[in-house]
Parts: sequence; C-alpha cells; structure tokens
Amino acid sequence: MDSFKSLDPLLHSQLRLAIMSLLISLESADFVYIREKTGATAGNLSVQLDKLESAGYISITKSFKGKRPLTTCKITKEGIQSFQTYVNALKGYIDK
Amino acid sequence: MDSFKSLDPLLHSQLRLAIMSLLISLESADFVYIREKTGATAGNLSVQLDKLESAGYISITKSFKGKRPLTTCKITKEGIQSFQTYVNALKGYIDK
DNA sequence: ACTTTAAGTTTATATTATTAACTATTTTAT
DNA sequence: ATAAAATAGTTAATAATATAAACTTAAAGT
Repeated sequence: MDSFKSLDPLLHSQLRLAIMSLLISLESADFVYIREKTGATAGNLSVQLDKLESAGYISITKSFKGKRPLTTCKITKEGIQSFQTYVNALKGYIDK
Repeated sequence: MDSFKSLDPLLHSQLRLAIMSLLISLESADFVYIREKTGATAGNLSVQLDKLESAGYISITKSFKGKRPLTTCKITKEGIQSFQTYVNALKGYIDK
C-alpha cells in the first residue's frame, strides 16, 4: 500500500509543473506564450525550461518569427511518462 | 479559467505534504509513527513539524509515554482548510 | 559502570527557486 | 538619423528550502 512514493523533484516545482501541464495538452508552445500563461518572469522561465530540457522532459528549438527570436518548447515522450508517474505518485498524497 | 493558482509553499513539500496527508485521515499521530510512515529522518521531521505548527496547520503537544517523551500531532481546522485549498489548486495542474 | 537505544532538537550544508541585472536586437518616436 | 522604449531572452546573484549530520538528554540493557 506504499502510499508516499517519492515525488520527482524536477516536477515538484510550481513553475515547472505548470510548464509541463501546459505542454502536455498543447504539445508545443513558445516562450512568450508560456510566460503569459504561467505568469512567470522571463528569467525564472528561462532557467526552468533549461532544467526541463536537461532532464530530457522537453525539447527546445530556437528559430525566428519574423526578425524576433522564437523559442519553441515541446514535451518529449520521456516528459509525458515522467509527468504521468508524478501525477500518480501525487495521488497517493491527496486522494482520500 | 485561471488554471494555475499559486500552490501554498508550506504544503508543496514532499515531507510536509505526507505529514498533512497522514494527519488529515488520522486526526492524531505521534512523532515516531509519522517518522515511520513517511520514512523521514528525525531531524527533517522535527523541522517540518515545527513549520507546520508555526503556520497553525497542526498542533503539537508534548507528554510522556511511560518515561519516554511523546510528541503528538493533530491537524487544525486551518490545516484542513489549507490542505483542501492546496489540493484544489493542484488539480488545476494535473487534471486533464 | 558502560554501552546502546530512543526520542528528539539544533546546526550546518547542499540544493532550489526566484529575481535582478544584463545582452542583443528591433521597433517606435522625435 | 538618432534616441528611447520595447521584445526576447540569458546570466549572475540572492533568498529560501529541504535535508542530513551532529548533538542532547534520558532510559534500558549487559
């Protein structure tokens, strides 16, 4: 009955969780969109996106939209898997 | 549709969440029991219980069981309320 | 009497999250 | 044309957290 499974620390963070929550439904979103939806500062977002990318949970591609830089994020298979595992673990804490 | 409500940082912590999760069903539990159920070290548990008490989420009473010290924890009304608010906020992140 | 165990607490450390300051470029106003 | 302001970020510094290691106090075992 092992209720309290450990919670992936990479996902157990308000901002990173919000990012993943967005990306799991959208499959793809750009930096500005994510910043607006999450309300995060650009700096914090930049850092947290890097962490998610380093972990292999999202992929980031840089291009241009007209003349402005465009940072596009996409959840990976591993990211989806990890998110689901996290959600299941979390349920052991909050489902009564 | 304000999806990403802020998550009470006091509850958004693996150990404190586990403690609250236990206490919300049990209504009362002692230090050793909580330590065993959560797998936390005594030091970590001591610190996190203090934080929950300072926040008014639990009450701690110290007594003796035979000759040994006994630390008993009980969730407060405010703790129950905060836990429920937290769970609802969290659902905005994980429910699809 | 000495060692071990029990139940914690306090202090120190390592990790994190978050913001503040900065860079580079582009658009807008004068 | 040039200065000022906005855009899209990154990097570096700071503040907050979680965690464990070391310590305290007392009781039980040998």
